[in-house]
Amino acid sequence: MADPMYRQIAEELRRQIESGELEPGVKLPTELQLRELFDNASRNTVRDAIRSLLTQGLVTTRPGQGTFVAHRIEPFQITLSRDTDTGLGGGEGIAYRSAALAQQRKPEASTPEVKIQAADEVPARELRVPAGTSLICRHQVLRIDKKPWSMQTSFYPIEFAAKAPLLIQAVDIEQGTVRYVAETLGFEQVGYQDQVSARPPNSGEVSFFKLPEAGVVVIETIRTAYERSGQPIRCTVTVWPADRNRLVYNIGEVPKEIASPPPSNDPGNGAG
Amino acid sequence: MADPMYRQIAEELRRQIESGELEPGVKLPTELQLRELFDNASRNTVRDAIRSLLTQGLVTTRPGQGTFVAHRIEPFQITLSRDTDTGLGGGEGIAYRSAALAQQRKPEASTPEVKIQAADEVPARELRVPAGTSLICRHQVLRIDKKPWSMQTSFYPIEFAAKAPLLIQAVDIEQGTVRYVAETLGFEQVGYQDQVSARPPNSGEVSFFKLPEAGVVVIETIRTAYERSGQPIRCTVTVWPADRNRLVYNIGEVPKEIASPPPSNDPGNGAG
DNA sequence: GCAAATTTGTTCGTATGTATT
DNA sequence: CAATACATACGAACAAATTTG
Repeated sequence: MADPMYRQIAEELRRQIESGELEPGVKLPTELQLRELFDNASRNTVRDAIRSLLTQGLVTTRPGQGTFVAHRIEPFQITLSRDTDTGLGGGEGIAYRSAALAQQRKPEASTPEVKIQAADEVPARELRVPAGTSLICRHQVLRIDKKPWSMQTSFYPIEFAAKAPLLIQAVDIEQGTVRYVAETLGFEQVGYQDQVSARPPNSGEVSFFKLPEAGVVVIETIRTAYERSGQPIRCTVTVWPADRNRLVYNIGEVPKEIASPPPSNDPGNGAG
Repeated sequence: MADPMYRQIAEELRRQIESGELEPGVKLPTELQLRELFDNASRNTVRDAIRSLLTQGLVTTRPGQGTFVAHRIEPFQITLSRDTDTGLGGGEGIAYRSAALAQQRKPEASTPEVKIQAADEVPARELRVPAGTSLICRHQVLRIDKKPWSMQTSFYPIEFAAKAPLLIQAVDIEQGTVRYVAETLGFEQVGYQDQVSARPPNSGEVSFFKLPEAGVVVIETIRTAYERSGQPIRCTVTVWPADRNRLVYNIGEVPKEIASPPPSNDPGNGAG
């Protein structure tokens, strides 16, 4: 008599899902059927159980259709340590495209949305300017196979605009901003620090990434890039839904076939 | 008139919390009081709203006491790229202790729990052995300031036991397993790959880390270490509750004062 | 194209249990 | 012990989305 009933129901269903008795994509019994299966529990009690599975990401519900065992998407593996070939930081410019192509996915980047903004807490701290300072802010959405995959916002000191005017224009910078900043301003990116955290998605992220309302979390990376003198030259905040992304860092000597993964033979097809 | 009522209530409360109108630790009105504040909604509707805030990690509830705006714990920042001083991988052995001490926290590691286990999918893939192969499995819990902070399990090929007998004993290995394996087996760790993902905690993790039931997610890192010939010599899976950990990777040249953060002047006091 | 049936989503009311003060 | 406050459980009704005939 330990657990409340809705938990017991959830436990039993979870067991069936994790044991493979209920395979991904399979439709669960309807709420009314589950009611009968579990000691004539109330429909609300059954729903409490299902909600618990929802927040664990084990099932998704579709109004008018039913409750389904969640698919696991084949995650896209993106290397964020420095690419030994391009010398660029992982995930930056070309590196992102080639990583996607290597896994036989079709990468796509939106035209950036550019604003001048008062510095929020994070970019202010990272770029070592007082909060509220105006910053160049370039926001971009990355898609793979037409599906939204990550969302990133880069912040630059406003002074950069004088010599690097493209930064404040809503255009794709062909050679990549890293190289562009180096060429126009002489700030060569010699290193960067990534801070990795994770959290539940906010409502904007839920709708943008079409997350199944609950159960999927996002990883947030804060990358601060430095030039030779030790001055920060860029701060990039990226949001990665955790169901479709896996971040990789290679440190020291790692076998080449591991460092750059071979094409997956199981093309991720997404859900439903 | 778009959103259902419980969402509107949640939105309003969320606004008040994020604007600072309701500060961390402050008690929200009781469910019955909220009922009156919001158009005499049903108590269940108010509870739906609160549950939504719960899963976003914005509030915690305590039976008999009330609903409180969640504290943000001062996250422990742990560098997982190679430590330039010790040469060890971040988070390993000494590196973990010194990182904790540098932030004026008291680190503590449980005596490891050691088993011989059939290889699960992850360690089998990473160590390139068939699933089901016996592996040495060392499980350890790390605490900071007496609170559970992370949980890690390392897997080694079973053959290592012959020359490195301490691996299969439930003892702390003084000099760290990385150095021990190098000295006894001649396998020097020349590099490693970290795979970072995030997910909702399972029920065991919820109870072990005393997570507030929802709203907190865990980061999972899979570290595979390689020796000079390219053979994998260890696979370590670590689970980090995201509310109290922030993972850091330094790539290339990063200013020293950034790479090893100075002691925080705001000692994290945890919740409650 | 429309109507009916099915299924999940929202909202209400009520009663009782359990933890804390 | 009593009061307070959240947790669980039940039943009922209607709404909204989807499929089916």
